[in-house]
Amino acid sequence: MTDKTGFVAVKPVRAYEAIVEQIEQAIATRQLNPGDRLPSERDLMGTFAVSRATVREALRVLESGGLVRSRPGDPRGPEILQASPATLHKAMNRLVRSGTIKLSELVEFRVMLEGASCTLAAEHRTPEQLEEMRAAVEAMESSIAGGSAVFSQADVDFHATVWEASHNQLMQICGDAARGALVDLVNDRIDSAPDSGAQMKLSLAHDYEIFNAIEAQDGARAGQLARTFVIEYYGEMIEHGDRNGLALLGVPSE
Amino acid sequence: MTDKTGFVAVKPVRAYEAIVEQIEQAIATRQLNPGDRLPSERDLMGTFAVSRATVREALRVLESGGLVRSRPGDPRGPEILQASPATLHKAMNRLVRSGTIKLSELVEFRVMLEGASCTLAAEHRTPEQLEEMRAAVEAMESSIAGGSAVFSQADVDFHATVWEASHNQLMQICGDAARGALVDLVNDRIDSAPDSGAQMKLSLAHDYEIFNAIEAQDGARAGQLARTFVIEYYGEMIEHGDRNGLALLGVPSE
DNA sequence: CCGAAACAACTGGTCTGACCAGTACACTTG
DNA sequence: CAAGTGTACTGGTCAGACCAGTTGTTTCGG
Repeated sequence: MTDKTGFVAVKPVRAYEAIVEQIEQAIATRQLNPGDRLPSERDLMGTFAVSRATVREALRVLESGGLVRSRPGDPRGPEILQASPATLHKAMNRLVRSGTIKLSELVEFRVMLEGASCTLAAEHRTPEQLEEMRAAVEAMESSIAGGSAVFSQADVDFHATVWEASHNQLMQICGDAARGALVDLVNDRIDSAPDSGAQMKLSLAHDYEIFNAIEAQDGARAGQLARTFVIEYYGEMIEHGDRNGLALLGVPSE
Repeated sequence: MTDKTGFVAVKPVRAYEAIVEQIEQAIATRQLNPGDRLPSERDLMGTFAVSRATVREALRVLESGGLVRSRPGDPRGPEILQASPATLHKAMNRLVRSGTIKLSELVEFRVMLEGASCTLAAEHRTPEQLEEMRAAVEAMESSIAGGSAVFSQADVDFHATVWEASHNQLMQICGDAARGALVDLVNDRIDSAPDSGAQMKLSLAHDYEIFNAIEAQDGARAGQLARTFVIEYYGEMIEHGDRNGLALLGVPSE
């Protein structure tokens, strides 16, 4: 693999990349913390010995990565930001929409996530979160005759609360990203047919069952329900050849 | 929430952002496809009616998002890239390393991922992939007396192959990111104590069992094994208050 | 004495125009 | 026709300039 000299391939490092690297490192090692301020661009060009254009290019990529924020006129300079899931969200969306990821993979991913988060939510939910879920389910029920827009909003609220109640941000983020990507894909595919009445009733019934399991703190059942429901919902959109993995995930042990 | 006029808050859009937006859109809608070329920066400044510095800032954020690549001297202009998981990978790493995510969450996430990917791998693995896994496990076995570096490399290889065999890139990416973040965290915590001999033997035994289940195409068992092993491995590093969720995930349905 | 308006000194956003070191491709030349 | 040479581009960087916006201070009017 590698030569005995230990030499490795190099690629030219552009000035702005080196700057990005340094600042990224400083943030990663906590030398710079959220709320801290970077020196002004004009100062930075001094400390890095480059032109302002180069400093700015570096700041732009940091900004696009959600690490800093520049505001014109602010004499305190660019602000170091708290890490946020926004860029992860965007990256996942892009990847899915690019077609690199198959629908079946996305559904498998979501089945797993949804199942696990329901299991965890049953265990970790606070009473307030339980009430939020109840409210969301009731909102679904009462809006079932009305517009499908407010219905699906309530549906989303319910699942969002479940994710929150799982107390696992990673699942929350990934689940949300997967959900968003999934509805995008499905909307593209079926020309955004609005939820039919029958479908709405089904969704409501599903969510209601899950809610009951979470209320009863039956994590295993909540997870199992969530998995089967997601599979049921998306299963038929998946090409037959890609369905076998899904079936397996539905019933993880025996 | 919103006024009856439908007015919404605005925030100033900087010129380079508008350019990024347009190009991103063109890629998302397949007007630009991987392999296609953007006009040169000098042309772009004409079509967008901005200076080259602005065009360049836009290209830098596109480039940092993995959407395009610029090479000096290439007369065909910046290239549209195939979407790659790299930026997702980076985003997840950043999020995890920022400390926004607790260790217990990370472990829960990985338990779930590892379990699911083993289940899927048991179903989807090709004969070649099975052989790769066998080779990796055997490499672990033979290197157990030698350095711990080559041992853990073989260990990583084994799990990488499993992910690949799951034929689910999303899990592969997320799993890899979670694994990387996890070893980082653990290394920080225990001053990178190298694997002891006993630990190596344990890991080997675990991987071997998983391998057998995958070979036998017993997805449920492979997943179950993977979950329990990950829990066993990381469980005691987690604060007691955060362990209950883990236990639940270990045995999803009774 | 105090509040409000004007100011000054910064900030980031953008532009112009320039130079260099690469690359690709056509054009010579043997 | 092959091999070497040129040239016209490319992106990477720099310098210096202007504008619009923010902030903190200073001044001025009550």
